[in-house]
This record gives sequence, C-alpha cells and structure tokens, in this order.
Amino acid sequence: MTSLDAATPRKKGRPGFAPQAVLDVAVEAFIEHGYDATSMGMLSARLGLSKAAIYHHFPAKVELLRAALDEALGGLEGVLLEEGALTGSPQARLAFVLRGAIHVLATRLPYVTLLLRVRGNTDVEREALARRREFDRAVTALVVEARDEGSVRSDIDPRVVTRLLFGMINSIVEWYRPEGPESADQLADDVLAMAFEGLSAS
Amino acid sequence: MTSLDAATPRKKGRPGFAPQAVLDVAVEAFIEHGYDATSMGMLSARLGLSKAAIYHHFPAKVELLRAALDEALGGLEGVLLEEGALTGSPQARLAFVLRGAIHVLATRLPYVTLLLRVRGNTDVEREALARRREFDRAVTALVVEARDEGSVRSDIDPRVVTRLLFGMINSIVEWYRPEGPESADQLADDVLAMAFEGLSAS
DNA sequence: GTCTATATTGAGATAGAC
DNA sequence: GTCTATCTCAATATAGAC
Repeated sequence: MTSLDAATPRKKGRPGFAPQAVLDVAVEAFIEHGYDATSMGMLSARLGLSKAAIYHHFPAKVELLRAALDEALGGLEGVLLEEGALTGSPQARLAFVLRGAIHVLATRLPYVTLLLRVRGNTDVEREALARRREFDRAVTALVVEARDEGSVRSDIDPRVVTRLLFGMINSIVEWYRPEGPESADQLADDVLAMAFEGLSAS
Repeated sequence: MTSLDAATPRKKGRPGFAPQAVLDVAVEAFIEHGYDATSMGMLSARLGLSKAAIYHHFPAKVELLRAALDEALGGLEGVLLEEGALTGSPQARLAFVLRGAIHVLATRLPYVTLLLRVRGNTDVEREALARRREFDRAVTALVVEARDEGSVRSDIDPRVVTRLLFGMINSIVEWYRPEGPESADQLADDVLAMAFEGLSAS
C-alpha cells in the first residue's frame, strides 16, 4: 500500500503497478503540494515509472483526483446508512455519526485530507463538494432533531453548530497520525467529550 | 482597498496601482486557485494590468505571498501582546486570546484564510508555519495554566485541546462572511460558548 | 505494461521602449 | 508606471516501439 510492491496481485504475468499503488502515491503528492501544483513528472519520479505508464492506469490526471475523493466520500456517506445512524434517540444518532466520521477520517486519512483541501475549481471538485454538502446537511438535520428533543443547546443556529463541530473534527487531519500513540477510538472519545461537554472543568 | 482606485494616494503624478490593491487581488486569486496554481497571467488579467507592471510593484510572485502571510501573522501575534492576554486569571486570558484570534480572523479574513492554506512547500511558507506554531505554543501554555488552576478539564491532553479549539476557530474562514448577518462579536460569542460549554443543553 | 521521444501550451521572469 | 515582445523552462498528454 505504501511501497512499490502492489497490494493486489496481478492477474496476468507482468509485474508492474496496481492502480491502487499509483493512486496512493498520487494522493500523497497531492496532499503535499496541492493537486494543481503536482505534476505528472513528480508522480512519475516518485513511482519510478514513466509519465506515459501512469497514463496507462489513469487516462488523465483528474481521474486520480476523482478516485481519491470518491474513496473519502463513500466512507462518510456509508456512516449515514449504518444501523446506529438510523435508530435510537437523536442525540445518540448524532453521536454515532460524529464518531463514525472520525473513524472514517482516521482510517482513510489521506483521502479525507485531500477532500478537505478541494476548493471547487474543476468539475470533479465541484461534484465532490456537492456530495460533501449533502452529508453536512444530513448531520445538520440530526442537530435540529436533537435540539427539538432538548438534548442539544438551542441558543446557537444549528448550521453554525454543525459547522463548528466539523471544523473541530476535520482539523484532525492536520495532526492525527494513525501510527502515533493515540488510537482512533481514544481520539473519538476526546473529540466527542470536547464537542458535547466543552472545555470547562465539570 | 477592494477596487482599482488605490487606497493610498500616489506621491507623484502617475495614476497607477497602489501595491495594496495588487496584493488584495492576488490574495483573492491565491485563495480561489491556490498559490501555485495562480499564474501571474491570471493576476494581470484580473487587475487589467500587464504582467511586467506587477513585477514593478512586487519583485517576485512569492513576495505577494510573503506580504499576505505577514498581515495575518502580525494580527495574531498582536493579540498575545494586548493587556487582556497578559493580566487576569488564566481562564480569562485564554478566553481573551481566543476571542482576539476570532476577531483577527474576521477582520483580516482573506489573509488568515491564505495562512491556513499554506503547506510549507517554499521557504516563505515554512517561515510562516513556524510563526504560526509559535502562536499555538503560547495558547497551549495558557490552556495548561487554566488546567492547573482548575478551570479547564484535565482529562484531555492540552495540546489536543488547543488543536481542537483552533480547529473550530480556524474553520470559520470556510463559511463566515463579514457582510453577512452575523457580526464578529456574535460569532465570537457562539464559538466561545461551544468551546467552553459544549454542545449539550445545560 | 512500460519505455523514449515529442507535440503543444503556458508558466515565471526580463528587456527595453514610452 | 506601464507596455509589448520575448526568453527559458516545465507542464499535460500522445505516438509508437518493444
């Protein structure tokens, strides 16, 4: 996954690269330099592969971006379909979705990191932002439900609440490293504690 | 400031552009497309000015970036030097600094937005990130003081607390617009309420 | 499936006239 | 202070051999 030897074994004889290996290297570079500032030449150098060979796996640079963003969005959207997001009290469902989002973020860190850097300059980016907005809308709806139920404060606009919640959650990509001391579960505990109870000592 | 007629009046006869007008247009473009992906040609088109004329005001593209980042960092660093950041209880000083950071963010929105997009690919960016880290360190020290005082929860690592706080605060640049309905003071009230008291209904 | 070689476009920056 | 014209280099993408 991180190295040159492909994760998926090849079907035929040739050694070569799995598309997944190419994608992972590309995502790493996109995060480091930004999508636009990353040249196919840089990818080819990192892969030890010619530019032309990359075009064999992905027909255009933007298809690498599309595949990566889809990986992130699929994960987030999947959380909304899980059991815990559909049954239980609004507060419990909200907590489940936030925890799920943190889990996706931790397990698909590079893909989500890239998603959060996208600004909507190409069609692929705009489609991704639209899907992301749809996800946020679903979470805002949960915040509204929890507020109506009385479990969440009602003195702040639910959209602002949702934005601040995801501001906190999304910022995790800036510093969390899976190989570090903190597990994804511990991380989620800390974030949910800060989100629901706040900074003040109880 | 936002338009073609310069803010600072020219010393000599020629009309021309104030450097500040060039900078503001550049920052807008850097935010929209990213620094690397913004070409001097795009800036020249937006300004209605030739590329060569831009080089008259700023000797290189990266100097535009440097000036913008300095604007943001100067504002944040200034907060730490104000009266309220130096006197009072740790909790009060922490709240003052967070409120001040939100105020800087709202009043220098484009500059801070750009600062938050910087990834450290050039020397100018790395210097900016170092200054930003120094600011964060100062805030972390305040969190530690407030924790020792007993006013801030002690079950989460102060560095994690600070990162989550600024994750929330920094995310404001993604959606806050000064011309919108919410004033900067209201915004700060909401953010501090969420930060200190959390999402749960009291 | 990978290579070398190349077509074509646009980048940052400069020269020198006005 | 601004212009046109241009230098040099690197970008995406393709052609065609192996």
